[in-house]
Amino acid sequence: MVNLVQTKRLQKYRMALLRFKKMGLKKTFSHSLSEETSVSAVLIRKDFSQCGIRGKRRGGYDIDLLLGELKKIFGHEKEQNIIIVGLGNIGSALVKYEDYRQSNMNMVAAFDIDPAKRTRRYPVPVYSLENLREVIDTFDVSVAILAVPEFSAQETSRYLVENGIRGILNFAPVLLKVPDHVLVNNVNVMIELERLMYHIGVIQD
Amino acid sequence: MVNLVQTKRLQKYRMALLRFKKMGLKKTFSHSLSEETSVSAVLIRKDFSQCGIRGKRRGGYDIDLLLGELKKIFGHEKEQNIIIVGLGNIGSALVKYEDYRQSNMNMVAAFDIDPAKRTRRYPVPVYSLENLREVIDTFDVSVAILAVPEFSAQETSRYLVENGIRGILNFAPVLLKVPDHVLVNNVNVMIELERLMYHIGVIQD
DNA sequence: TAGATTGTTAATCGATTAACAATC
DNA sequence: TAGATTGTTAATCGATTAACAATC
Repeated sequence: MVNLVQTKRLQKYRMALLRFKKMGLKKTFSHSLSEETSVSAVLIRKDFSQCGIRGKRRGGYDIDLLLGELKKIFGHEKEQNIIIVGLGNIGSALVKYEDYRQSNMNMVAAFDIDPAKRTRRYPVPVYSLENLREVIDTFDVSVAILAVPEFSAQETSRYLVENGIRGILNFAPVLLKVPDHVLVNNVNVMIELERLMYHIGVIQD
Repeated sequence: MVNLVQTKRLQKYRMALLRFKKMGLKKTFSHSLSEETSVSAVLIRKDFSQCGIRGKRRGGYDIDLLLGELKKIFGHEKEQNIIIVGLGNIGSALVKYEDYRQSNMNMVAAFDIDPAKRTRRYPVPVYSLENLREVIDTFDVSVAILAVPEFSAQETSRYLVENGIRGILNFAPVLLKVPDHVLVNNVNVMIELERLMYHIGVIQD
């Protein structure tokens, strides 16, 4: 219904609204959200309008109503099971993350080739990749976090897709090749830092 | 010289080129890069052209030359010092990261309010935020990774900016308010997962 | 009523693609 | 030469903003 750039904005609005709510506010205006998110007020109204969210001509938007609609759009109403593959530095940090529940996400299992990782030290059971299909089927998982080393990322992602994964949050510094029906979001700290440096002008050309 | 959307593409090209180089290739064509990066061949040629990078009418682009130009653009020639603030799950993982050197980045210090964190267990010295100005001045730092808890993120970012930081890679789930001259890149695992789910259509509306 | 705000339609702007000329 | 590829200019497409009408 909405495209990638709109989705990103909707998520921004949601963060701002949650903050407003926490501050005790009941309603808000497009220009208040604009200030908070750096998105223009017209665009905000247009986005809401397109998502079928209506405000009051004079009284702005109801925060709870807005959050309710966004909740529907992003499916926070139904629980979503996810898995993580690779328990290195990043993987271990992410598996211990507590915030999944906030978004109604449920981390159900982790996977690592190293048998030494398959201990009770983690908040979820840790398996060998051999058990992947079983876990995916049991918990109806369609999204995975990929946090394996660079050299095995492509191969592992292929295996994930083969077993039914359709969304990958990729922490490996690799441009994954996946079939059309699979979506990859990359998180790359180095790349983000580089871009920051470029745009603040640390680098003189 | 180039804007945010172009920078992102250039970084993609760079990743693909590094891969090609590792495979032993010497030259490449816009359509090969297109296949690897999912950016159209025309756009790739246009980007290169705009950056003053020239190919050979018949013989494509020289990979080393291309990488050299990108290296200049992204300032990999000069070492860039960075710091990290907050040594929780994510912060600890990031400070142990080895890949900074690849991009000519140098993690010089970490900061945490908890004195217990100020041990030798980390690859860089860990200070109290009181020492921030000193470190920033000594190492000429302009970019910081922010990995503190949500509730202190805004306040900490203010303090960072006050002491000269102009680029923040923010891992806290907060829309930071910063002055115009400061750039923030957000990394938010929850948000990325949500968007993946939305776009692969896990959520039925 | 006057003023503030939403919501929509038309205009603008920027980014991408199509077409094609240049040339190795 | 013919074919492949780059590089540029014009056309298209999509996203954002401007203008304004609607209304509380």
